[in-house]
Amino acid sequence: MLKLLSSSSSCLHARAHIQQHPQINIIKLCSTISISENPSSLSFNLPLVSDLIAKQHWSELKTHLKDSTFITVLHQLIDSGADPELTLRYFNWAQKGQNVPRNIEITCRLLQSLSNAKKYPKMRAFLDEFVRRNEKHSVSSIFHMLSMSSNHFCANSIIVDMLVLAYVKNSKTNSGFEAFQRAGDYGFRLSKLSCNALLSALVKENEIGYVEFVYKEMFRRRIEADLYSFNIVINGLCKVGKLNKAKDVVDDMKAWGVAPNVVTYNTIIGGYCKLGGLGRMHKADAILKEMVANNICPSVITFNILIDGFCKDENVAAAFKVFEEMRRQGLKPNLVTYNSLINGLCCDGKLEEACGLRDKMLGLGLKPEIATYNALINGFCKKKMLKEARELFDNISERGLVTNVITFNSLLDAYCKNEMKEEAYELHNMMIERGVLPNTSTFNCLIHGSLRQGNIETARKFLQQMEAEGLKADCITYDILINALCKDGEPRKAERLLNEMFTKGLSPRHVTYNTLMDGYCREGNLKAALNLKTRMEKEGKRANIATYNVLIKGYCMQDKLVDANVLLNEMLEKGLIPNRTTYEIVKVEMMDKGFVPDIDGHLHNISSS
DNA sequence: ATAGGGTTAG
Repeated sequence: MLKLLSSSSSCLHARAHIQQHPQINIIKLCSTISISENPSSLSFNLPLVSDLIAKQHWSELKTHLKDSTFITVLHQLIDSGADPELTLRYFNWAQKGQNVPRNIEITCRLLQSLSNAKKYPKMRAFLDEFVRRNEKHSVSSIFHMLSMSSNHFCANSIIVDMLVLAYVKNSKTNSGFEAFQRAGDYGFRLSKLSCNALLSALVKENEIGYVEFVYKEMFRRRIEADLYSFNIVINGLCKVGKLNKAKDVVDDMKAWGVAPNVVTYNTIIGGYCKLGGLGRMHKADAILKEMVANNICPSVITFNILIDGFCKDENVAAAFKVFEEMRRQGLKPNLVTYNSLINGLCCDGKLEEACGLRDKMLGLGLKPEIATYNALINGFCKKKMLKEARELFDNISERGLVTNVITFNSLLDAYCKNEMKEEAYELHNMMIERGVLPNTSTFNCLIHGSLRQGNIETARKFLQQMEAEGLKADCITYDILINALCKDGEPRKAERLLNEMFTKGLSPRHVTYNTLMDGYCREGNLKAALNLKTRMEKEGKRANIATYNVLIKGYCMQDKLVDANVLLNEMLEKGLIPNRTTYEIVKVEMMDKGFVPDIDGHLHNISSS
């Protein structure tokens, strides 16, 4: 009963749309009248045409139809109730070689006859081809046509459902989303299959706002979400750090009687691992416990996520504990496991252990990849063990691996940072010779290297070369330049670069603003520094602890201790907890000069009272 | 449907 009600109301809805577009209606009306009211005026013999199509006698058909248009024949075939597969065959033949006009109306009618005859695989192929041909038919024109030229509501729903899927499969997610949305306007029912595909594509494109919309719409339209739908949505939310919302979806799924599985838990654990901030690994660990308590067995992937998380949290010891636990449970560590651990050890400066682990994986028959070696090379570079790094670099091809841009960048950066200009340039040339294209990071290393040697001209040359090669400056390029200018006592020039970032669609990070404020503070221009703080807040970046540290220090340097205290209070009111740097500034610059802290940590100037 | 590759800045 409910279903009946909802479909009749959508018919009304569809009708309302038609009335808004009378011009389309008239065209449709004319074409129908001219053909079906005057069948005697046809200049061809329909049964003969059908027969010729069935036998694929195309040249005969062409001769026979020479006075009729493609469109007329198609309409006639459909109206006569011919086998839709025959009509489709004729359509494809005509479209392929006969230079016929693209016509959305006839396309829709053909689809409807296929849909009524339940020729689903043919429809899928047809729609796939239709979407791939990339004709400029708007989604709305397709919907208008469909709703006008048939009263078979279910047939249309199936077409629309397949259309969404075809769009998504051919990476036209925007059109897929639009079709999804319009399907709601017209009341066409979509399957969870195409909704899931759409959700998945939106997650891949980081359009999480749309993911949330589709998810909510599915409920509203009573499209039953399944385990996949929930997991995809959870993944999308985790990807952008909306862990609380992701957990709400877990509650949703439970309420709908869908039990979270290992993928659900892995996704949430991964979400916490990627989340910045303290205690994130603790939360990830808590989910692991919850999962076990719910009788969901952790998999190799679960452990890999945790191991990588702990490594990135600079807690290799905890990562190894997880590694042990993993093996205790009889799970076999794989390449990902070892790569994460090796990278963790390298970042921790434990190069012998990292190499040992590499040997161990070789012994287990796991072949290290280029990323494994990149981690090792980078590890040696960070410890200034350039000889060892170079040795690994030179031996990579012997191991059947190919150096990539990251391999080169790691070593190149190390050369730049250790004043080995010649080696750096040689490497830059070598990568070009070997066909490894330098990227923006490569140039960032070279630019930074030149600037740190005070060679502004060379830096400018690299910047120009980079742009000449079609590479765009990124946030890091700007950070490097802004930093250098501030150190040079040129914060005004640096701020011009900040402005430039916006024109290039780059959004400066907190540190960029903080660097600039520091630049102004150093030259005593507190007003400019404060203006920057206002500006960053306007641009949606909240002042952080580092921001306040820079400003408080700036005020202290000018002996404006009362103003510094105002900023300190503001920081505390915002719930920002002073760190070690704050404390050092406050201790030396304020407490030693007459300020005394009260029980809440606020400072009071006793010398003035 | 879930991991992940690693480089540049700070």
